[in-house]
Order: sequence, then structure tokens, then C-alpha cells
Amino acid sequence: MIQLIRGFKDILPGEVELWQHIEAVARALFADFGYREIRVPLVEKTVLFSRGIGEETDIVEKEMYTFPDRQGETITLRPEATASVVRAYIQHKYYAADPMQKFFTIGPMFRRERPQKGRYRQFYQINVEALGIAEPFIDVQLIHLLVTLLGRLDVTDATPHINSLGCPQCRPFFRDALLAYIEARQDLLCSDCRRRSRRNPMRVLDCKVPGCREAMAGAPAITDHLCDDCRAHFDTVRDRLAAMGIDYEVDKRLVRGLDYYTRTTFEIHTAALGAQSAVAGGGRYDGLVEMLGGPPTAGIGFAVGFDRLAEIVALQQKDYSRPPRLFIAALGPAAQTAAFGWQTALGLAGIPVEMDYADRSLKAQMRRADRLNAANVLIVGDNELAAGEAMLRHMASGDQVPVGLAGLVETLKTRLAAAGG
RNA sequence: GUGGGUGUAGCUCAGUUGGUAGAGCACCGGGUUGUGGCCCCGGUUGUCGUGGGUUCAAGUCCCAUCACUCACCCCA
Repeated sequence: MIQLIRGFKDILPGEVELWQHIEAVARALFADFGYREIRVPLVEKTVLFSRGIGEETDIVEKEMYTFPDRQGETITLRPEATASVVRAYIQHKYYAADPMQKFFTIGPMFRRERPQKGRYRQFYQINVEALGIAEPFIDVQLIHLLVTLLGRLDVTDATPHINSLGCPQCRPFFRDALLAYIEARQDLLCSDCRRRSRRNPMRVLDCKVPGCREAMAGAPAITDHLCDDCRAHFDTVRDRLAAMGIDYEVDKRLVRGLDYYTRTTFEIHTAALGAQSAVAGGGRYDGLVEMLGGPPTAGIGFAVGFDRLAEIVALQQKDYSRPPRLFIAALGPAAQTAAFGWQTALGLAGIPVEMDYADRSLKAQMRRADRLNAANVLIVGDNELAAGEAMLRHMASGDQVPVGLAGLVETLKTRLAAAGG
């Protein structure tokens, strides 16, 4: 038997309907706010990600699926979507005609991590990106969209955590202050933190090791070191969120793993998935367009972890399946032939109908109708084809299923109840 | 990359100090029935994850390996 690759998974019928539901809710919401779908390739030149995400991130250093194609060029399965969307924005010169562009995209990403709950090597994200809008309104809108999306999916325990990472003007001052603080407490930190303190001291802030948390409790907060512009931006975001009635928490430990983030960052966590608690996250990346070769352009976006979101929504145990409206239990060769014709006609009329393609016992066919959760069952023998035709006309002409037509059709539940439980 | 747990039928699992592989559900056929639920009878399904080793004998003990899973790490 050939098995699928470690960390990859099948999304089977039954689960797919839930994914479709989530997608439909997301698409409708984004469309209502003027976000347009963009579909970008799954494979890009490696340099797009190494430059966009950051050479020294874990993603680029050890998690990307990178390989040479036949001509020897090094290409990579996309580990995230933002870099590709920004690349498309630059390549198609959106900045020239109208720099303000709002996109969304939904699709698979690839990272070679060790699989665990809510984490796969091929995972799906819902991405929203807004380019060319520097004003804090858009930060607020994205957080609002995220909260609304989760709300419409009945995800309740989701509060946005927000922070500001500052900008290239003010972050160096904070970084210095943080480094000084960390260096004074080197021996209190775990080995991971001592290692990463040099390269990315901000990551020490969100280390989960108790000793580190303790040692970092009094660490300087980025929000105390923001320049005037960044401070004003962050204050406006907070004011507008409050004005919209969105509950949020300022989390000064909130830093993000990708190098391109600036100013506003946000995450949404949930307790439903154990350690993989982040279900969505995003932030502003005002330098990224320029870094990838475009003109200086503001940018902000978020990603929703689709797999995790689907697992959370699945906990609600709602039924998104679309069972057949009718099951035709045909007894005898003539009835089978007629039933096949009816299934075709009703299917073309938009009414999903199931049947056994084999002339099996009524018991076997009824079991299958039950398993498929068919709304109605038509039992028809070789001598009852005329009644079946009448049934067909009724169903094809309107939504109403005539119950009890010639005694042939009844809902399963009615029949079972009549049989006396 | 590191650590823990788990691998036996389609599913959930049992399997004693090592002695020829089991149950329930599901599936298929039949009986009963107002041709169906319930009930009754019968039947199919396994390279016991894989490969080695110990042994007269391994699902069981040992080693390796793979997969799944949870956590670390990282991230959404």
C-alpha cells in the first residue's frame, strides 16, 4: 500500500463540506468589504521567500521545500502567501494605476515541520492583504474582519491580542534596551533564548519557559519606546477598536516570526487546540514592497490557519452534509432501468437522487438509503413504473415532495414511527 | 531537529507466565416482517505496522526501522 507523505493529509468527503462552508463565509465577508480574490502560484523562486521572510528565520533556514528544477534554478513550495501577493502586486504594477489594493487568497502552504495537532506540512491559509494603505483605519478593518469571520463561524473564545513592533526608526532603540536587559540576565535564560538573543532578541519575549518568563517580566516594552508616529498610529488603532466595540488585549510579548512585520501586529488564540493555540495572526509590513523591488508602499495582512479553524468549527458538530433528496429502491430489472432514467432527469433538474445500481434486496437498498441519510425513499417494482413516473413529474416540477403518493413514498422517519418504534 | 505515548479486521478494541487470531459495530446473504427499523441464523474481512533476533514455538520478549499521536521548537 502506498501511503500519503508524512505531515500531509486527505480532506475526505464529510469534512470537505465544512471546509466549503468556512470558505463561503470568508469569501462573502471579504467581498462585502471590497477585497478581491487573487490566486498566486504554489511555487516561486526561492529568493522571493528568503528575501521576503528573512534569511535568518526558521522558515527559511530549515522548513522550506526547496529544490532545483530541471534547468537548475532553485524553486520553493510557498511557505506563506504574503510574499507572493506582494510579488504579484509589484510585477503587475498595481502601484502605478491605483496603489490601494485589497486582496484575499485561500490555498495550501508548505513547511517541513514536525507534524502535530493542528500542524501539517501542507496546511491551508486564508490570507487577506491590503497594499498601499498606511492609515490605521485599515489595521482596524482587518482586525474587525477577523473577529467578524470567527464570529460568523460561531467561534466564541477568540479575543484579538495586539501589539506594535515599531518601525525602522524606533525599533533599534528598543532593541538596544532589550538587549541590555537580556544580557544582564543571561544566566536566568534557557539555552534557546541565549542563542536567539543575539539574532532576534524580541523572540525571547515570548519564550514559554517559566524561568525565562520570570526573568523577562520586567523587560522593557516596545510600546514604551515607540516614536511619535508609531505611537500615534497604535493609539488610533486602539481607539477605533474600542469605538467599534471590539474587545482586545494589548500583549507586549506579542512578536512575530517573520522579519517583515512593522507597527501593528495581532494574533487570535483559542484554547480548543492545545499547544497550537494561534488560529490567526497578522500585522503591518510597511517595508516589504520596497524590499521586494517595488516603490515604498504600506502593507498589512493576516493569515488564518484553515486547518486549525476547521478543527475548531468541527467541534460544534454541525452537519454540513447534503444528503440525497430521494433514494429510489428499485426492485427488478425494468424498475432499475426506469430508476436510472429518473435519477438522471432529477439530477439534471437539480435534485440529488441516489439509487443502488444493482438489483439488490429491498432490505439492502433500504439500509443504504438509511446510511446515506436520504430524505425520502421511493420503492418501486417492475409493475409500478407509472406511479414512479408520476412521482418524477412531481419532484421535477417543484420543491414539494408529495408524501405518500400511491403509497410509494414516505419519509423514512414517518415510516419508522408508523412501524411502532 | 529533541522527547513521551501508540501501532491487532473497514471502525472501536480484547488477546493470560510465549503455545495455530478474537469480540462488538459495520458490511454481505438469509429468516421474521405490512418486501424496511427491532429480533434470529449464517458469511466475508487480518503479511498482528515493517525487518531482523531469541526460542521447539513470538501478536506477546529483545533490537532496529517506519507510521500515527502529543509536547518542545517554530508558526497560522
